Amino acid sequence: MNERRPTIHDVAARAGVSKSLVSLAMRGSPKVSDASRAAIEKAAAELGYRPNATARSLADSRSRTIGVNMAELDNPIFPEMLGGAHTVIRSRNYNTMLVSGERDPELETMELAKLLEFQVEGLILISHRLPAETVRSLADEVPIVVLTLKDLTGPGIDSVVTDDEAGTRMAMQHLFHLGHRDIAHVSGGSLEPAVVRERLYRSEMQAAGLGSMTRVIEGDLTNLGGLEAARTLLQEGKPPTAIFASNDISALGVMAACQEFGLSIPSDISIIGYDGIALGALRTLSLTTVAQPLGLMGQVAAQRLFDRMAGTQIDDRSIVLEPELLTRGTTAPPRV
Amino acid sequence: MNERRPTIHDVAARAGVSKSLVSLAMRGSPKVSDASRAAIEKAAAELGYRPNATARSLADSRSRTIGVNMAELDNPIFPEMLGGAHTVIRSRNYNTMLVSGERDPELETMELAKLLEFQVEGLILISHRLPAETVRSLADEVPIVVLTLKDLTGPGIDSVVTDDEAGTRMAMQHLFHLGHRDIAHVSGGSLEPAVVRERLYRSEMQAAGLGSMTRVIEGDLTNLGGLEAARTLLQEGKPPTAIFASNDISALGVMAACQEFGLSIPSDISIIGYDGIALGALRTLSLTTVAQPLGLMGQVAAQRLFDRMAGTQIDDRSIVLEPELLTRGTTAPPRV
DNA sequence: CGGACTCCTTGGAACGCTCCAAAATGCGCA
DNA sequence: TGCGCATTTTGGAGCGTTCCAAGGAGTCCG
Repeated sequence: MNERRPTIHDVAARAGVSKSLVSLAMRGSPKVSDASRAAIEKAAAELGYRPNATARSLADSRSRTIGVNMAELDNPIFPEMLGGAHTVIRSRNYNTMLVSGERDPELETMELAKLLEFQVEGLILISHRLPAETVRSLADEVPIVVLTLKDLTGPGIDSVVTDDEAGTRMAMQHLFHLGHRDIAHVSGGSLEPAVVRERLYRSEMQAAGLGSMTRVIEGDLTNLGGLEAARTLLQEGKPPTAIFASNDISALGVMAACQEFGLSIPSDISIIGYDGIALGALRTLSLTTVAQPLGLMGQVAAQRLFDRMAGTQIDDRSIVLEPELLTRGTTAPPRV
Repeated sequence: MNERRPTIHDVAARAGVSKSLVSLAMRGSPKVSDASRAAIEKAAAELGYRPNATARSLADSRSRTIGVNMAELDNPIFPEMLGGAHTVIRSRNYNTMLVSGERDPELETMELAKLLEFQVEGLILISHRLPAETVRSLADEVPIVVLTLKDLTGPGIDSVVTDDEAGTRMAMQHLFHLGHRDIAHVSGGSLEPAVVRERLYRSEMQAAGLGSMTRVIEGDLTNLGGLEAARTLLQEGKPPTAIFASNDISALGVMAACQEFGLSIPSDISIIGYDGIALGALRTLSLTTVAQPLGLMGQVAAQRLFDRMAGTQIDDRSIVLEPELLTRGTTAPPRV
C-alpha cells in the first residue's frame, strides 16, 4: 500500500504548471493548451494520480452521490428495482450509497441520517418503514423519491408506483374470462399496495355478481405466509377454483400448499400472483402474474430524482406506470 | 429545501464557544465540560445541525466507507452475500458504496476507479470480471477481499470461498448413496468454481468406477443455460437417473427441461444443484442442493476486510468455509 | 499568595480540491 | 514596433472538518 497518494500539487510540480491548471485539465476544460494538457496527463499517469472525490465534493459542495435505502432483501422485487435505479445513477456519473434499515425504523432513521451527512444529493427509498413525518423532514433537506408507495407525497417527495387498481382488475378479469367464479384472495397485510389489491379484489368480485363468494385469507407477502394462508383455506373444505395472491412470493407459497393438498396446478386450481419477479418466469414455476415493470420503476425513480435535483419544473408528484398481465402456466379454465 | 446547511461555526456562534470545542463535543470527547456540552447540543438541535461527513473525511483522511462491487444482479447468490457484508459494514459504523460493472470489464474498472476516488478504505468484490493485474494494482491502494474466487490472492488481496471440492463430493456421495450410477453433469463454464465442480464430478465418477458413464453437458450457470443443456441431454436418448447441475439457477432450468420431457422429479430423475439460494427452499421447488453459507460468506469477507484495514497480522489469505448438503425434494433413489 | 497542576478552551494550520479575479502570454494588424 | 484582444495560466480564498500547540481558568498546597 502506498504511503501518501499524490495530489494535484504533486502533479502540478511534476508538470511544471500550477495546481489550478491541473485542476482545469483534469476536468477536461477547453481552456487548457494542448501542450499543458499533455504535460499534465503525462505527469498524472507517471504518478498514478487519482483525484480525491472527497476534496472535490467539499470544494464544490456536490457529492455526486445518491442514497438508496432498501428495507428488505428477501423479496426479489427490491433488488430488481435497485438494479434499474443503479443503472441510471451510474449513467449520470453519480455514485450509489446503499443502506438498509433491516425493517427497524430506528435503525433506518439512523442510516438515512448517515446518508445525509455524506451530503447525498438525493434519496431513493425502495420500500421503507419510516413514519411519514420523518420522511417529510428529510425531504426538507434533499429530494426524495419513494418507490411502491404513493400515499406519501408532498414538497420534496415524489413517488413511483404502478397502477395496482388496474393490475388487480387485469388479474381478476383474466380469471373471469377463463371461467372462474370461485376465487379466493390471499391478502398481504396493511401496506398500501396490498390494501389496494385486496380492495379491488373485493370490488371486482362484487361487480361480477360474485360478492357472496368473496373469500380473503390473511397473508403477509412472504412465501411462508402464502403457504400457511393457503393451507388454512384448503383445510376449510371445498377449495376455490382459483386463488389470487397479493404478490408473487406468497403465490409461490400458495402453489406449494396446493401441491401438498394434492391439487394440481392449473388443472385443479389456478393461481395468479402479482409483481412479475424474474424468478416467476423460470420454467419450473411458470407463474401467471401481473407484472410491475420493476427495473423500469427503479429507472424512472432515479430519473425523476435527477429532474428534481436539476430543479426542473414538474407538477405531478406521482408517477404511475402500467402493469402487464403475464399469462403463464398456473392459470387455466376451471375443471367443469 | 434549506438554503445553506448550518456548519460547526454556526453552532459554535450560537452556543458561544469555539468551533474546536463544538468539534470535540460532536465527537463525544470527555474533555468537554458538561455545561459546554449542553449548550452545544442545544444549539445544534435548534439549528438542525448535521455534521458534514465529506469535510470530516477530508480532514482526517478516513472515508469510513467500504466499496462493494457486484458484477451481476440476476443470480440471487450475490444479493445474499451483499446482505451479509452490508450487515457487518453497518455494524462497524461504515458506509457501503455499491457499484456494478454489469459484466463489462471496462465499465467495471471505471466504477472501481470511482470508488477509489471516493477514498474507500476497503473493497469487497462479490464476483468480478477483472483481469488479475487490474485487481493486483488496485490492491496496491486499498485492501481487497474477493468472494467466491480464490485463484487470485496475494499482497492486499484476500478471498472467501467455500470448499467446492468437498461440496461436490457431498453431492456425488448423496447420489451414490441413493443408488444412482448414471449421473450427468451440467457444467458452468470457465469460472473457477464451475471448473472445480466439474473436475470433482469427473473424479468422483472415476473413483466410483463409473468413469465410462461420465457425461458433461455444457451450461453457463444461468437458468436458460441449464434448460438448454438438459434439453440437449434428454434428446440424446436414454436419460440419466440423476443430474448434478453446477449451480442452483441452472438446476432450476434442468428441472424445467425434465418436466418438458415428461420426466417427473424425483421419481423418474433426481436433480441436485449447488449454492443454496433461498429460493430453492420454496416448497414449490424444494431443490436438493449443496448450500454455501452465502450470508455468512459476505459477513466473513467484511470482517476480514476490517481486520486488514486495522493492520492485524494475519497469515492466511484465503478463508474456506464448509458447504452443507440440503436434502430436499428433488432427489430420491432411482427407479428400479 | 505564588506556583504547579489539572481541566477546558481556543485559534490557526492542515486536508485536496474548485472557483475567481487578475496576470501573463501570444497573435494579428496597423 | 506597439496596441488590443483572445487565450492561457496563476495565486489566493474558501469548502467544513480535525488536529495541535498553546492559552486561560480553576484548584490545591505549602
